[in-house]
Amino acid sequence: MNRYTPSPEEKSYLETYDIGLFPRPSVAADMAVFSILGMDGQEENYRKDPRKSLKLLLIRRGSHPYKDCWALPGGFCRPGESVLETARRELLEETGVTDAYLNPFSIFSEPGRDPRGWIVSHAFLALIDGGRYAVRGGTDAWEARWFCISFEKRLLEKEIRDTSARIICACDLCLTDEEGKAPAIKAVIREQKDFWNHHETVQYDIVEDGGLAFDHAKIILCACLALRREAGDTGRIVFDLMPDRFTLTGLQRAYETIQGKSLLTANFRRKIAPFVTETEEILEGVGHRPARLFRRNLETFYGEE
Amino acid sequence: MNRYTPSPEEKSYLETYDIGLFPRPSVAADMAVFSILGMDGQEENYRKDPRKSLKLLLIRRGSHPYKDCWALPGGFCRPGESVLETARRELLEETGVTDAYLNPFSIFSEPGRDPRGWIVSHAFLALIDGGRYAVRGGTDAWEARWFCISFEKRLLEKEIRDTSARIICACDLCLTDEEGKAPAIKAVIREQKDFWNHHETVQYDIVEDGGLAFDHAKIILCACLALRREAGDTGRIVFDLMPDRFTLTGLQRAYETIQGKSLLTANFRRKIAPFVTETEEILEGVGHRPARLFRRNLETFYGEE
DNA sequence: ACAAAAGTGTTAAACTTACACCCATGC
DNA sequence: GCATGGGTGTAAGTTTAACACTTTTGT
Repeated sequence: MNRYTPSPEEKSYLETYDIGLFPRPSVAADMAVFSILGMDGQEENYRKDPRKSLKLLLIRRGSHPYKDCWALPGGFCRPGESVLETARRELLEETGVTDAYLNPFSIFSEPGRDPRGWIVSHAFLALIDGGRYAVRGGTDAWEARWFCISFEKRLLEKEIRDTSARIICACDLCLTDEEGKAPAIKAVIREQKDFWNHHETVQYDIVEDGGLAFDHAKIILCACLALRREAGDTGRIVFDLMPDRFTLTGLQRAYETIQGKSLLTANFRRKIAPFVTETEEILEGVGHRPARLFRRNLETFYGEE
Repeated sequence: MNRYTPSPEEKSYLETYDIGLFPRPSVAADMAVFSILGMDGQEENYRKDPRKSLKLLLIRRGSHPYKDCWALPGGFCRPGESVLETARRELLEETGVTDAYLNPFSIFSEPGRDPRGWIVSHAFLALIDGGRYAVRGGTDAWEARWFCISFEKRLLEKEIRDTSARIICACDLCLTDEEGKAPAIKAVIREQKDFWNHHETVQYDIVEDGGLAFDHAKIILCACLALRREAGDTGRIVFDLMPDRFTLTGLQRAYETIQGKSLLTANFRRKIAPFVTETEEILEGVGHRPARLFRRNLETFYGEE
């Protein structure tokens, strides 16, 4: 809503104002689309549930620059749309996804990040129920594929004094295509935290891009960190990766995958209990006791406010 | 770091690529600069500590558009700088502040938000120790002033069903100049949360802009919400509002101000204890028992990683 | 003396952690 | 029967919330 009514003086100012006189960047939205999907190539065992993994959607660029490199889906903002609308449109165009958790988590705007020129990218975290969307395979123009994603931090340097601190880590990012149709992508990003003058700064630099286009290795790592940070201990966004009906074990595996550690079942269930509601449905046909399906309990999600 | 070496084919593509063929927005950074400062106009009492308040820095626009309206400090990105660098530069130019917590919290890019044309704004949360910086008074070009800031949410509508929910609130934003040189600014923003199709969307709309320029009423409210969210229960960013040496009561007041509720002293101290270190200094000259000064304990801030 | 704030101790309730245990199913 | 995951109980340890209380200063 815009309630602005300019004065006559201001009107004439605006009439002669030429925004084109000032240099402007191109503006883009890039999406880190995550889902939790089953992994291929597992031995068949009627008892065991198939293992699932956190997956990231990448597309192989069909055009310059970085032709044939894997990259995050994304595209340029058009006049008349907000950046969020750009993200939604691109997500729909490139993946067919209409509903997703979609949240901007960072801006990437260092000069030189795109060889075409000055381009500011808005990075979005997109969480979808992977089961609902079939990825479009390799058309001529481009190819989309889910990659298993994992990362690990290695401490390189840690120096804490009374009033200043510096911590440097190397973050190893690993993306693998389970179907084996694309070689594994291994990237290394350097994370440097400095505390100085009462404030902290954090900086990420690509050490090895692993063949990923642009500065996307860095964006992907930051997306993983943002996902883990936002998911927290019982953060609600993990639900956005699940279908509307899910088993508690499935939800627990999602938390474990994102946090990179395992949880005790009994404790997890107690903690999550207020946020879920039992349904009548039961998941049968597995080689063990069938699991009850649950759904979100919106009452507790929105209870306080 | 950019390790990119284009192929000959790609090189020729880049040579003929004209980024100017596509429409581009202007890109700006706007800063919500917060600090905690004493309020004016309090009765003199040698015993009582002067009350402090959360304050926001606004500047009165000296030029079109929205001439003479109060607005957030900010400015346009220049070629060769990142958006963060823009924010740092503008903060220095407009307030003289060299060190601050500075973090982008949202993007504002709805078409029509600026009468000059297509302008995408990156909103930054800036936290400074207000005591260290004297605000430049009213020069001819523009005038900067600290406003006491507070807001309140009023529930307007709440409808929770099994698989969908809608919550609408009115947020009353109040900015007052304690010195009385500017009239109080009262703005109203409507917050609408919708849950539908397993995902949530949130939207903010200005109902009354209170005379604030552009969509800054909305940006200011979102900044307050971001500050409260990031400060959390014992979030570290509250320290960024404090000087390097501070009293525990001062720190407690900061938490109380941001969270909008009072805390029990004994409990607060126990919770915050690991994050602070006692110094030898003592704050004397007050009409009651003098307080010990503390500083951040960086060991616990950076202990885990 | 005393008002104001600095700072500590005590208790009950709530939550977390770890582990042990039983249940239901398909083959 | 039995492997596998579904699901529950319980006791120890830790954290939180509430409140009462003592200490130290300047006038």
